[in-house]
Amino acid sequence: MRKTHHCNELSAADIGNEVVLMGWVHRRRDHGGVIFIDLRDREGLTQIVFNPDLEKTVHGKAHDLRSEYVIGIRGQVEGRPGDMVNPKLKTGEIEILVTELKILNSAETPVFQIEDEIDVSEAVRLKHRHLDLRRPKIQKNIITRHKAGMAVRNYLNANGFLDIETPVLTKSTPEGARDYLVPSRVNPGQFYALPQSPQLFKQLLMVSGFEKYYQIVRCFRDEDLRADRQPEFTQIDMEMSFVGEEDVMSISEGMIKAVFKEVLDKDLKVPFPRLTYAESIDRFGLDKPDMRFALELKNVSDIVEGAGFKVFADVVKKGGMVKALNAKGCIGFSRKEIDDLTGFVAVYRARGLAWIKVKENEWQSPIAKFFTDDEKAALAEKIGMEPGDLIFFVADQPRVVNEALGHLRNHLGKKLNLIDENEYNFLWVTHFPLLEYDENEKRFQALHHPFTSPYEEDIPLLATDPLKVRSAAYDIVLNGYEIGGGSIRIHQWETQEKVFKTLGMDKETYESKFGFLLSALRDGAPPHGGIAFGFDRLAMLLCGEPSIRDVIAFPKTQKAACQLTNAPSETSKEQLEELSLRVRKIKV
RNA sequence: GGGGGCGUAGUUCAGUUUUGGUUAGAACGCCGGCCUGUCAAGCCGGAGGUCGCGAGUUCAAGUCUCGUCGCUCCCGCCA
Repeated sequence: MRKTHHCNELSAADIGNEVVLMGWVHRRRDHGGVIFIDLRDREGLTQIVFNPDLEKTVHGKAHDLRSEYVIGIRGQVEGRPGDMVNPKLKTGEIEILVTELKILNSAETPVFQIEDEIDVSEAVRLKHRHLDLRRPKIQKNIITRHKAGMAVRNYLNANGFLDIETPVLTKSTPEGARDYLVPSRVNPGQFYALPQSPQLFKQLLMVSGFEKYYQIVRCFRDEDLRADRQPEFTQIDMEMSFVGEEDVMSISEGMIKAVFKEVLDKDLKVPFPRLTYAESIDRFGLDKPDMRFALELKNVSDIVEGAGFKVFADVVKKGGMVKALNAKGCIGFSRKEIDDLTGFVAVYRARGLAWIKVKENEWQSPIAKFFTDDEKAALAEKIGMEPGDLIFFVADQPRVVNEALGHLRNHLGKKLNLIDENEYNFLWVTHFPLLEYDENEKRFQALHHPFTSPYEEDIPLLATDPLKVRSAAYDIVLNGYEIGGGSIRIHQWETQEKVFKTLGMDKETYESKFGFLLSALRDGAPPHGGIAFGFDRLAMLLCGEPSIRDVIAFPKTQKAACQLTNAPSETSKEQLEELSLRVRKIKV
């Protein structure tokens, strides 16, 4: 018996033909006499029919069929009478009258039903992932991911990119995320690190003259998980020589456009809008703003600085800022709702959330009494107050204000239904600062990574005012998710050394860690730059899913464990011995 | 490392606070019977529980206390 069709392709045109289908018993409707079974494979469903009047033996055998049995059937394609057509199925015009049944395998009763709208905890789904992956919706996600990958490859191949593999066993580097380490058996006491990204290898490939490189590649970062973060994840990694920012952005736009056309048949408008980092923070509080709705932050520091409300004025005098967010028409928020929002911003270290309810001729607000009429007018104008509005204020250090209100903005966007879920809103955020100051370690850190090129005119600032140095880095943001980021790289070793030094590394350190890069840069490195996309996040958004776990066949739990294999696990003494490792258990 | 939510039948939940108290319920699924046109088939019947785990308080714990494990969302972290 050999299958002739899949379960989603037969139609009225096939009526009268003999076919062989194979798949899983999706649902069984046993009428005592006639038995209907929905046969399922990855493509869809076809109804097959066992009729005792026509095939008594086969019908008898069909009584034993249960959910998820794997069967093969031979039969005739029959048309269904008009009132029995099932419009919900693509194959709903026909059914197969079975003449031969082969039970290929039986199955335990599944732990949950194999259908899209199940209400099952993720723990159960992950424990039985092979069953979960049978659900049409998850299958569709995995297939969508495949299609996206193919669209990426086709596009990049057509544009002269070469797919080149880079090592997975590589070198641990300072900076960045925690590394996953792999002990070396042949070099006792020494370790490889799994790559956080192929960053340096792709730069070396540019030095080697490959000019355009890409790879859909696994990356590893030993950090805590989130709905959109797994310890191993996949990047669409690209690098190009002889290019500037605009070149990388426009090739990226072309690629994303191709993916959306191929996968969703959606025509995206390119180029995507651009926003500088400074403007993004100013208007939206975050460097990955969700632009599907308006609602912008307004900086009112200059107005409140001289005003009578000491809390606000003092913050501004100490180098902080006060920003406002106008929740249009939300005057009806209850005390509890406002308290909840205060709790919401507290997560981002905001110590309070001041508010004003704007009425026809007055403000209802705990802070109204501190402002003169002139100041009120100035605030009203700056914030665009109208009767019915509810205004929120956060006063603190800029970082706190922006994060608190930026996230509050996203929160209100959802709460107030300001978001069109069908929209795909892309933008580029550009002109990132090269560095930020790490208060804990008391030193500068690369915002992007240490190989990002500063703007040439800003290089002198490295010595005098490093935080003012802007970088040729760019992030691509979709609906508030950072789906990719890249930069033009430093291709001159002198500049690279300057940056390493600014990051607090001495010559010995950066020579031992990055000597191979510096050496390559001295050997005729072309100007180059690139970008990496978070393929899981992109797939998640293409599928409309809330978590990347829904687009990864075998994801890990929040404790970075695999529920199927029970990885990670302890290992044998022999294995440890071979690797020259000793495990010390520390009691806490 | 920290904060929130969750853990009771195969699954999703109710019961836990207020009030610790007989035999822990429902739905779906499962099993059996009836049933020849369903497509979430229908009707009748039935089975199914280490209340995550471990201590403690108590005459008595799903319920109270402590600890612990797991899942999840977030903060920190993620160049």
